Amino acid sequence: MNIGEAAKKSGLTVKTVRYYDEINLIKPVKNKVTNYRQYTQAELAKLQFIGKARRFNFSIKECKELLSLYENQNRSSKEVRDITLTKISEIDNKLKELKNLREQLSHLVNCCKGNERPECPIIDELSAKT
Amino acid sequence: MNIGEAAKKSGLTVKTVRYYDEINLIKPVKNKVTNYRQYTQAELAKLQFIGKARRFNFSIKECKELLSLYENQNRSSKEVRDITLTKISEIDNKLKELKNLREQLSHLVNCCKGNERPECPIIDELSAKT
DNA sequence: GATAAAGCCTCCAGTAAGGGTAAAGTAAAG
DNA sequence: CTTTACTTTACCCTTACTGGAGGCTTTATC
Repeated sequence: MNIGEAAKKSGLTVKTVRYYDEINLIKPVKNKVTNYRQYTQAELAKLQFIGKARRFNFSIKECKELLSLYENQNRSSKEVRDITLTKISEIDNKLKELKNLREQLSHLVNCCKGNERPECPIIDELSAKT
Repeated sequence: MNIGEAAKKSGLTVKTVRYYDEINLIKPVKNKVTNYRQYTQAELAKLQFIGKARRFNFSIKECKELLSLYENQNRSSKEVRDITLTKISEIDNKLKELKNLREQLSHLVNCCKGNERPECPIIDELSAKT
């Protein structure tokens, strides 16, 4: 299939798929006459795989690792598990900080409601030593 | 305080703090003699605030909006409230997304026991059609 | 068969949000 | 007084794309 169809079916943009070719992540053969990229079903599967991994915040480099594991059935899956566990703990940290920020903004809403006064206690609080 | 201390206390790098000056996000005064950046407690507080927001993918542009909440003394309460409430709902969406991501990864890692099996459910799931 | 629109190509530029390193000025400690 | 730590500007490098220009190819319409 052409790049447009491959992009559509993998949920990526044409630009992105072309970029993955450029960086040697997924290189399709090219029609000698038209110079169009021709994607096989296997390549589409990999694009989908990468797409999903990217949405999971795996970097391109990590995607390459995952992809090589995906392609080589003889390798242990422990590496994949380790990468994933690391990602999960990163996510936990992000969750904590996100909740923290939400609280700060909530507080801001509460202290700023109602009147026209420019004073907002949150400034003093943020300025204070935490 | 100097940039090093401000960076340390805000959990940012010196480079990043300098970059925030460069893009007019947080501009400290500079010592006329040494040309060193001098950060106040209030500026440190803003750096910490931005650090938090940046860590879960609020863009610099969004950070500017957040900062303006408590920087602009002439804002009306209602305006502040509306912007803040919007941000909070965005945060809630991000929380949901992150929790969802965590669950997916967690589920996958639980299926993959970390043994030496070549078959890896994480990879199978990643490559599955969505 | 002409034409127009859509899809594809390459090349060049640019984005966010910094990171790396150099060369040089400044400050604090021994 | 020298060494070490910190700071400055300046410049290029990075990741993972995104957009545009200009030019073929394919398909749909008249």
